[in-house]
Amino acid sequence: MTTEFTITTPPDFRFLPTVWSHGWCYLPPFTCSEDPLTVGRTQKLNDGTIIHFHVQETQDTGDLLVTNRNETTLTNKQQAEIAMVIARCLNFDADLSPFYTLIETLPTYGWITQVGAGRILRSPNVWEDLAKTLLTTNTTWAMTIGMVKRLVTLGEPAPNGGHIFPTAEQIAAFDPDTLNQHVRAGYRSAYLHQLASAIAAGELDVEVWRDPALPSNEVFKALKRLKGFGDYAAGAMMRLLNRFDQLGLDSVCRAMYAQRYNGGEAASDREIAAYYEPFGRWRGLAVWLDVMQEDILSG
DNA sequence: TTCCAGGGGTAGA
DNA sequence: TCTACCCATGGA
Repeated sequence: MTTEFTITTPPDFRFLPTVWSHGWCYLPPFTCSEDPLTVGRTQKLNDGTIIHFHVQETQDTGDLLVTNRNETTLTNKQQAEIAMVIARCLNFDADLSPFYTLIETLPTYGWITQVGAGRILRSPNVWEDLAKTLLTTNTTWAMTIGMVKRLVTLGEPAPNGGHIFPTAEQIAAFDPDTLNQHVRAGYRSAYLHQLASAIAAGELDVEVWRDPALPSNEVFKALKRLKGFGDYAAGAMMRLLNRFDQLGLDSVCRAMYAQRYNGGEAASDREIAAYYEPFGRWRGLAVWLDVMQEDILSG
C-alpha cells in the first residue's frame, strides 16, 4: 500500500542544491538516488512505527512529493510528523536572505543566488549529526561512509531492511571495545562512546544548540569541549546548526582554496581566513559553497 | 613500508 | 592564543 502526499516548501527553497549541499545524503539512514533526484530516510515515528519514506520534487510547483510504501496507509498525524522531519532535514527554517543580499555585491558568487544554494542537509537531531561529523575526522570520505553504515546497523531494524539511526542511549550501552568491533572507528570509537554516554546520562543537552537565541560563540566553545572535535569538526557542526561564523576548514577546503584562489599553491589557514573575512558571519557558508560549487552546478 | 585522509590533543611559550 | 610536536586508524 502506498501513501503519497505533498509538502509546500518555502519560496526560496531549492531541492537539488539542498540535497547535494554535502555528502550527508549518502550516509544512512538517508538514501539517495538520481533521475529523478530522490532522498529517502528510515525513521521511527513518535507512535513507534518505523518507516522508510522518499522525497522528490514535483515538476510543476517545486513542492515536494513524499512517498511511503507500507502495509498500512499513513494517518494524517503520521504524515504531519514526517513533514516536520523533512522540514528539519531540508532546513526549511534557514533565513538566507541576508547572505544573498551580501553576495549580490560579489560577482563570482552570483551562481549561489541563481540556483538558490545555501541550505545544508542535516539530520533530524543533533546527536546524529555529531556522531557522523566525528566519523569524518582524519579519514577518507569512503571510510566515513563505511563507519556510518556499520554504526547504523546498531540502530533498531526497519521492517523492510535498513535501520534507524541508533540512539545515544543504545551506543552508550555498549562498552567502548565492543562498540569499536562493530563500527571499526578506531580511536574515534572512544570519543563516540563518551559523547553518547554524556547525552544519555543527561549531562549534555545538544539539542539546545539549535536555539538561535543561544550565542554562536557559546555553541562553538561547547563543541570544542567535546573529545574529538577540533576546529574542523566543531566548525562543520556549526554549519549544520545554521551558524556560519566559523570556517571549519578541512583538507577539501584547503585544496579548493589552493587550486581556485592561490595558483595551486597551499595557503595558510590565516590566509584563507583573510580571504573569507568580507563574508562576516556567513564566512563558513561561503567557503563550503566554494567547495561544493561544481557538485551543485553539475547536479 | 610509507603516506594520507572532509584532524585532534597537549605541552610549552 | 599560537606553535611544535606527537598521536590515532585503515586503506592504497
